[in-house]
Amino acid sequence: MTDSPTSSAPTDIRGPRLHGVYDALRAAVLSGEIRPGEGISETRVAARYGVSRTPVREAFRRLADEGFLRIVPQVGTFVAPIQLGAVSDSQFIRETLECRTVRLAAERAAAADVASLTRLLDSHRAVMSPDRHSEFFALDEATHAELARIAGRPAVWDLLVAVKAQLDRVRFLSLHSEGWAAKIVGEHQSIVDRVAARDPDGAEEAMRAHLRTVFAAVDEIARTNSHFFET
Amino acid sequence: MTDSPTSSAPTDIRGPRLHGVYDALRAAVLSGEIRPGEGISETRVAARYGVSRTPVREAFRRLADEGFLRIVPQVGTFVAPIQLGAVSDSQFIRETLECRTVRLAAERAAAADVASLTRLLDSHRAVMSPDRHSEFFALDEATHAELARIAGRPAVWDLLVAVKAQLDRVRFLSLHSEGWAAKIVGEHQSIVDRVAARDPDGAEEAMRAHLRTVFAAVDEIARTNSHFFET
DNA sequence: GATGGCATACTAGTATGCAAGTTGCCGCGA
DNA sequence: TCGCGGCAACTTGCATACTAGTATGCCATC
Repeated sequence: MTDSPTSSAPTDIRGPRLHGVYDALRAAVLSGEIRPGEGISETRVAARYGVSRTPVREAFRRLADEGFLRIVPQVGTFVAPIQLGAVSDSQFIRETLECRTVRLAAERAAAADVASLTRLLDSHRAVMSPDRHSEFFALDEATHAELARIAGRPAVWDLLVAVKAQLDRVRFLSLHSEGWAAKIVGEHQSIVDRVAARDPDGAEEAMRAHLRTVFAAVDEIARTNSHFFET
Repeated sequence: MTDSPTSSAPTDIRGPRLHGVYDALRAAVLSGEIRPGEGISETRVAARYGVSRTPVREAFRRLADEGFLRIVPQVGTFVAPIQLGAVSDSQFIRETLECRTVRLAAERAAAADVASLTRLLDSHRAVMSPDRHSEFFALDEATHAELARIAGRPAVWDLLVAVKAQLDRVRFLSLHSEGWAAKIVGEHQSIVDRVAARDPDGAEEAMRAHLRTVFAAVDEIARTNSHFFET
């Protein structure tokens, strides 16, 4: 038993089998390929992916912790319905934390930070066409992550990634309307402008407006897809 | 190891074996019975608790997700050092969310809510003697949870319970000084007073002052126990 | 004596068999 | 036709055997 503490950094490099199953299932639930209420079984998933039940069990476990699955002992495992209450809580938590971090970012941003944000915005504008949706989404996330980094709180974004999960499930339910991408990028531009101007109040307000746009879309989707939800 | 501060809020009714191992290990890490850097193995833990490796593995994985353990594949599992960065992030997140919720609580509190808070304060005063430390701790938590409930955001407290984990590890390292309990209860009283007065600004300020007190204690403990920490 | 390579003893990851429990179908009887 | 009892087929939880990879200490070699 070595008492040597923590010599190696890489902690999350579990077996590729686990990650493969986990990623595939997560994507399937997020995209709606497997629908809320649908039952899945360890045995069937294991057979389908050509692995044993053990890594599947761990993937199930993890997804259940994230709120994607509901494991009922001796009965089965089911895709969890999207809980409107959980979505609302996600919104609240996200708005509270991101408004605070963007304020900090505006106070601390160096020239290099502003340049980095501007680069992200340029990349973002380059992928606004509907067929590059996944790239657009990734850059959206990257922008928010960068703001957290500039604020000196990268871990806050890590937390939000987990909290946002239920929100993202809703987002995946809809193809966004025509002007959506432009609207998002425009709001990001406003935020970056206020950060560049070292204007905390303005940055917070711009962020709040941005998130309210996103949340409004989520509510709209929830209304038009009520069969996926649970009060 | 009496009662862990929060025995894992999630509503998970899995087998008793898993929970037994999980609770025991969590308490052992939190209390410092197993020290940071120390290695533990699935096999030995399984033998010690008279179960197989499977439930132990699940407990390990969960504890690793919470930041208590670090699993290094093919090498071993170790108690994670307390990361000062993670503690700082916990503080930041807690302050941000709790200041917001207490503000909401002050806006929404009904007479019954104030009465409930007052009851909690009375109970709290009754367990201020040092030999009732665990009861004092539980009531501290209950008060914060109640504030979140009044704010209409009970889930925020659930999140904070997880986020606070690293903070609690630090707290367990020290026996509190003489006037500590009185100081805490006094600050809670101030918060409740401002909530009862429907004064959001005052409530937020009182909460901020309270958390700063707690955080200052954490920093002090971190300084005097630096061997448990990792920068 | 210092050093490089190899055997050994550990680790976690995976596979699989068994146990305990629930659900739902299906046949039987009223 | 309706209701009920029992069985069968599923589920996950747990135990155990096996695989693959790593750290370590011994031993031969220089």
